[in-house]
Amino acid sequence: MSHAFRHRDILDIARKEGKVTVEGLAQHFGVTLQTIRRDLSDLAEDGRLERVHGGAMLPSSTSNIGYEQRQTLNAKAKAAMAKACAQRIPNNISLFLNIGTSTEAVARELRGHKNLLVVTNNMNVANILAEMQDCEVVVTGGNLRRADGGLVGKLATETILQFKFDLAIIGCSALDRDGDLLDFDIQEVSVSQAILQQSRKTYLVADASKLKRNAPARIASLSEIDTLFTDAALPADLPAKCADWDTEVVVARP
Amino acid sequence: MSHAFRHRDILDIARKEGKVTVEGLAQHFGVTLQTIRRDLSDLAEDGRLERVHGGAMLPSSTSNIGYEQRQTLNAKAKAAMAKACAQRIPNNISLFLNIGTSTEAVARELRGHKNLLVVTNNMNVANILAEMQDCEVVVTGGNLRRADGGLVGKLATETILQFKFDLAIIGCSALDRDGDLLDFDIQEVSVSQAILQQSRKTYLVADASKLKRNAPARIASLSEIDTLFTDAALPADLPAKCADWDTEVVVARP
DNA sequence: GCGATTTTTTTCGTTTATGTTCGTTTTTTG
DNA sequence: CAAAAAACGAACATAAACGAAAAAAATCGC
Repeated sequence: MSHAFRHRDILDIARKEGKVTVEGLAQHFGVTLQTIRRDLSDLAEDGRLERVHGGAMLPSSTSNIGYEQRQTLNAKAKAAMAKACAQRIPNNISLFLNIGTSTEAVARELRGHKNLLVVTNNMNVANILAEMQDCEVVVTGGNLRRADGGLVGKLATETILQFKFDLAIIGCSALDRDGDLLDFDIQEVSVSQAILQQSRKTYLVADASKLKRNAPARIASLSEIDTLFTDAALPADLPAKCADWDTEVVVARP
Repeated sequence: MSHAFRHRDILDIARKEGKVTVEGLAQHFGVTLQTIRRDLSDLAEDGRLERVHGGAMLPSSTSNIGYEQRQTLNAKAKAAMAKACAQRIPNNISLFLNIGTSTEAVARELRGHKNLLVVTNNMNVANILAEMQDCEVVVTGGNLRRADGGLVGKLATETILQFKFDLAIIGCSALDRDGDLLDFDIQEVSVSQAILQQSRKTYLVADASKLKRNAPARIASLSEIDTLFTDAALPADLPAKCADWDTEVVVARP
């Protein structure tokens, strides 16, 4: 196997986990430590990674807006959900991806899809998709929210209203026991609502931790969602409600 | 079986797996390694795959690589111009930064400025500014152009027309002897024109190499620019023309 | 079926990638 | 603060992959 394959995978892992270790990578690829060291040196030379003793990290400068920590939270669960979700996304459609680490995970799994038109209000998603071929990327305008790379505000909603999507993939800050999607940010709520309004079909990606959180603003109800992707069985009477609402639930265990 | 069939299947596999190996394909098709190598060379020549030692990958990074190389070209000259430009940018204003490595350099030099509202159609600029405090960042919508991270198209122009800027900082692909600003991309031209139209004051940042290039589309004339930042004295009668036009010329030597 | 053409296989010298070893540097630990 | 452990990089050896070119096989038109 060539170093080129590893380089790409190493960057993938680094982006997913925030960091990589020499030992871990050697084990993962089944090669010697020295080989990995060479790889990391190469990547560091190109400025794609920052070399540290024992491994490497994402370079502090570019395209990462300082929320890598949250990103590593539940990384495996998110990857599993994202994979399940990506499998249900056909080729040749237009889709929207909104803000959130879960939707970013989905973006990463879209490699290999063909002829997609992806609209997003998430700078990170745009950065990820920029590296994929065979995928037209449209970014909505908006005010940049540093915390998560989101584009929000009037500009974002207005842009969205100009489109009609085959599929929308959204995340949310929290999910309550009544099956309501909640968010921390009022601005983001109106963006999400605009998305739902303009989409023929909607997928929600939300790991189980979202059920333990709370947030002030209501986006919508699960009844308006076609499919929910999560990583553990839903509690209480939510499964029954979803069945009632005709909302499919896909549980992708990590 | 003819190579055409294999080519199609190879691309299919590559898209599905993200990569292919010479060994794996040889086994899969029951042919020799050499045959597969020839196939991969062909596909790579057409730009459909990126050849690597031991196999091939989807050509994800090709456009980025070109850009990263371009970015380091004249890095010192760009930094000098950018510094001079940033010094002339006051605090507490709204400004626009468009596509180009020169404007990215300016963005980097904006660290330390206070209370700016920066609008940009350049993903890289947005990424850079995201790390700066005390600076509201607005991103225009648009189709993402992988080559340079630019956001172009109708969405971009429309967004720009909703603003009025105190200052616009623009770059261009080329600058001809008549003092005309030129660009490779028609889409980008209308974006740049919209910017000029909506700005009270305009700075152009263009290193001397732009004078040696040529490009098909005309953005505007230097006469419409307030200040030109460059890294070497202008040739021929351009200085006289600029004086005539009341266009200030700032030469920042690296 | 025959010759021309294309495609694939075979062969071989060259290039590239990986593994190994070992002395040096950095980090951890007592 | 010093000893021990871990990580590092350079140098060399080995293995894998490479491309060019000749030979063999398949395909096509007649």
